[in-house]
Amino acid sequence: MAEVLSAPKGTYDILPEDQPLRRWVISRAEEVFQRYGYSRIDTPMFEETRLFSRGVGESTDIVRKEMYTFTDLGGRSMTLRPEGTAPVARAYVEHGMHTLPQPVKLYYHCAMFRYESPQSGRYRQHYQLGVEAFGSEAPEIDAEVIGVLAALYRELGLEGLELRLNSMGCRECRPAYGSALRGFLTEHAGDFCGECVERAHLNPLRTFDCKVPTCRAALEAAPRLTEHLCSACAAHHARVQECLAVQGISFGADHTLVRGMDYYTRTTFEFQSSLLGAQSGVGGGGRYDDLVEAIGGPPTPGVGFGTGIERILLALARSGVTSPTPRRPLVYLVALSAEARGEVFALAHDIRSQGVVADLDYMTRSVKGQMKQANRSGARYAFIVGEQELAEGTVTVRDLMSGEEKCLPKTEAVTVTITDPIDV
RNA sequence: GUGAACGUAGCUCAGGUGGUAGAGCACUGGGUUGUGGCCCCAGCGGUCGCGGGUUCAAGUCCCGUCGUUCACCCCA
Repeated sequence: MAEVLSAPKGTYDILPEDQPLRRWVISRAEEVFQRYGYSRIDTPMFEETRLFSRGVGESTDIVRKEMYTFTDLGGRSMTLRPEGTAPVARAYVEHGMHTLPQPVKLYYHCAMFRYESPQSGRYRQHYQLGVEAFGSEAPEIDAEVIGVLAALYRELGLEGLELRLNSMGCRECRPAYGSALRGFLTEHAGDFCGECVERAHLNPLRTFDCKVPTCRAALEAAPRLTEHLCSACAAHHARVQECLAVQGISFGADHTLVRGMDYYTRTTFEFQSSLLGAQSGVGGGGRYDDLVEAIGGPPTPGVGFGTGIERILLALARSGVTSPTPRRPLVYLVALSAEARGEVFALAHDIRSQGVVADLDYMTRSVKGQMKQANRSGARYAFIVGEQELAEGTVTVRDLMSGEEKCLPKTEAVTVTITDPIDV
C-alpha cells in the first residue's frame, strides 16, 4: 500500500456535508453585495510578485514573510494572492475602469494564500468575501462599505460583533504625526521593548500592535493620530461617523487600530467577535486613496473590506446557527431481482431526463439494503421493480413517509412525482 | 519563527504502575424465500502518525520527526 497523503498543512477539504452552510453564507453575501450595487469580479489566483510588494507594502508581514512566491518556467516571479484589494485595483487600472461612471463598485469571493502557522480560524489557504469601491472620496461611501458588511453580518445572524473605527490620516498629515510619534518613542525609549524601539524607526504606527503590557501602558500617553488629522481628514472622519449613525451602526473609536496593509489612508475599521478567541477579527478594511497610483494607475481613491469565511462559519457555529438541509433525491429506485436492475437503470435515466432527482444502487445490495439506502437518501418515493412489474410494464411507487404503495404504469409513475407538490 | 498539549479502526474515544489491541457510531449481510426507518445477531475494518532507543517484552518509558490543536506574532 502506498503512503496515505494528507492535505497540506494549513489547508482543508470542504466536504459535502460542509457545503450547504458555506454555500448559504456565500449566496447571502452575494445577494447583499448586489443589493448595494456591487458587481462580481474574479481575478487570477496568482499575480506578479511586484503587485503585492508595491501595493501591499514592503514593510508588511504579508510581503516580508507570508507569501507563496515561486518562479514560473519563464523566469517570472509569481505570488499566490495573499489578499484581494491589490489584484482588484490592478484589474481596475488594466481595464480602464476609471473611464466608467464612478464609483466602480466590485465584490469578490476567492481563496487567499498566506504562509502562516495555522490555528483556530487561521489557515494557509483561506477564503474571503470582499468589496472594493473605486473612484470616490466621499465619506458616505466609506460608511456604505461598512454598512454592507454590517448588513451581511446582521442577515447571517452573527452575534457578539463589535465595530472598531479609526482614521489613518493622509499623506498630508500622517508624516507629521509619524515624526511626532517617533519623537515620543525615542524620548521614552526606556519604557518600550526592543521590538518597539526598532518599530519606532521603520514604521512607528506599528508600535500600536505591540501586546507587551508595559508598552501598551506607555503608549497611553503617546500622541494620537485622530488628534493630529489635517482639517480635511478630520472632516472626513467626522462625516463617516455621522453616516454610520444614520445606518444605526454603533462603533468604538480605536486609535490603535492599524491594519496589516500599508495602503490604508483615512478610514480603517474592523469587526471583532467575542465568540472567536485569538483571531477575533471577522472582517475589516478601510480607505486606500494612494493604492491605485502606487501600482501605476491614475490617482484614484478607493475603499473596501475583506471578511473571512472560516471566521464567519466559526462565529456562526458558536452562535448556534445550523446548516440548511441539503437537497436530497426525490426518487430512489429499487430492483427486486437481477433482471430488474436493467429496467431500473433505464427508468432512472427517464426520470432524470424529466428533471426529477433520482438515484439508485450500484453496489448490488440486497433488497433490504436498497430500501435502507432509499430511506437514508431522504427520497420521498421508492420506485420498486420486480418480476411482476417487469412483466406488466409497471412500477410500484412507495411513499417512504406514509408507507403507502400503489402500482402504476411506468409513464404515470414519473408524473406523480412531478405533479405532487412536495417540499424536499 | 517561538511555546504548550495531543496523535489508537472512516468518526468519537477506552486501553492504572510496560507483556504483542477494545467499545459506540458508521459500513455490509442476516432475523423463514418481493420492501426501509426501531430492535437483535454476525461480519468487515488498526504494521496503535513515522523513525530510532531502553527492555526478555512498548500503544504504554526516552529521544527525534511529521501532523493537529491552542497561544505568541500577525491577520481573514
